[in-house]
Amino acid sequence: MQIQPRTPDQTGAAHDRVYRSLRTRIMHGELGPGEALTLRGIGKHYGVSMTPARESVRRLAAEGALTLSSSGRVSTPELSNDRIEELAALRALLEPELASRALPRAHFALIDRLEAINQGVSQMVARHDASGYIRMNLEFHRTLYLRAQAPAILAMTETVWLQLGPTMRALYSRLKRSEPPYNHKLIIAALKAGDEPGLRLAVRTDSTQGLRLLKN
Amino acid sequence: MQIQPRTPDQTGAAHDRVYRSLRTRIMHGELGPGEALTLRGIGKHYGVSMTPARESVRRLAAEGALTLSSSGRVSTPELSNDRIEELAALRALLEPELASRALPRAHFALIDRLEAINQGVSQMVARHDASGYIRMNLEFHRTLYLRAQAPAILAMTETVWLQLGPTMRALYSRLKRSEPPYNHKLIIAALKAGDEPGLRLAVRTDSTQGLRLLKN
DNA sequence: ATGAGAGGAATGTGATCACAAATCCTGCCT
DNA sequence: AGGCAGGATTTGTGATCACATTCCTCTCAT
Repeated sequence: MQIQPRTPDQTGAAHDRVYRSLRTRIMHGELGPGEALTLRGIGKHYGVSMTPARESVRRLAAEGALTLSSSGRVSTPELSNDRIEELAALRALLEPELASRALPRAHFALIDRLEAINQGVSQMVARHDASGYIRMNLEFHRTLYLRAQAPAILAMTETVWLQLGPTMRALYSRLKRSEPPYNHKLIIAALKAGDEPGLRLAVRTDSTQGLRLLKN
Repeated sequence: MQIQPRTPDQTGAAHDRVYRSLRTRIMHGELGPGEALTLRGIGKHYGVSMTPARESVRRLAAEGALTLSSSGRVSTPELSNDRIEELAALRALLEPELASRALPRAHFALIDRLEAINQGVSQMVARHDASGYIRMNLEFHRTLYLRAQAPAILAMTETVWLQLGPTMRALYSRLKRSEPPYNHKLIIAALKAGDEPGLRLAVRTDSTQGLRLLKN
């Protein structure tokens, strides 16, 4: 909890800086489910008044990244099993579509970068860094999906990731086993082979398998 | 532009009332693409200060219902063709899924209500009421999808509708022909027959055909 | 007639304040 | 020891203000 002065080159508005920082922290699972936040606390943390903090929180609440209680209190969401299943279904719908659109544009340079990111994923798994794993995993997917040239679909997919952030943290810090990113290798293989049905299946499996473990 | 005093039973917060009203107006196509709004104007209109107006606008901007220019000016979005195609693709992905989930729960009472709403659609088509047509059309779809018991997917779908609101207004007020809602009849027939593939296809066609006309 | 420029109006942003509601903590009573 | 009441503190909400920026319009010179 320390002041984080605004860097002089960052010319964005204050609320946008706060929003972006909070959004990244939530998406990467740096906050667990049900953690409480306060407007004054956020303001203090970023060295701004309540106004930008409020706007950031409202924006994140609109995206489902934060929950507002009936009295206006702010916290990260605690998802029910039904909601987790729905969000997994959304990933299963959206991500194969993005992968399929990216496939014809996926050249060697992209595949190389995906393999490099995948090594980063393995490192995070090895050191049991839940947040780092989530960050690398999402970077893998986003790098692929950016090639789809479909910003609206990608934005919607990221909204789903955002809602799942705190829950994924709880999930990945619970399971201690160091599983290798097997599905990522399937994805890369399908990309190399130009195998569209295989790619869709691998992406679908990868994006939903983690959530499947949470139904206990 | 007149004061709209808060009804005493409406116990919600001011910003929520403003948000809901603006959201409905945008989704139903009461505002055309590229229309400008001002915080002070919204505040005057609803009899509140700039603060609730600002929060409503930010929230709607987060959902893609409003566009914020680089200088912070607020307006309804003017969608590019690429973005319209993406949003149509999202409807084509999400809505068949919702319809499929609703199918096993669609009993006679629901089908009756759908047929009644469909008559309302025809009325709006007959009187060339673009906004009324959009409202009735969306009510038809929402009534069906509510049976899917999938609030997260439905919320995401409504976000897509919201983004398309102003564009759909421009579309339906341009084409003067009074087309009957043929695909809605296909949807109802598939529901009665329990024909899941037919239902998916009819929903997919219905949700994308209108947007297809806009690619000129 | 047309384009550039200056001045004024309009607009968004962030800070601060008063207020009400909710929450938390303390201490008392059973 | 446990629960409850009551006050103190925390917290969100909405209004208002000062300020910087943007936008519009009118004017004047070419």
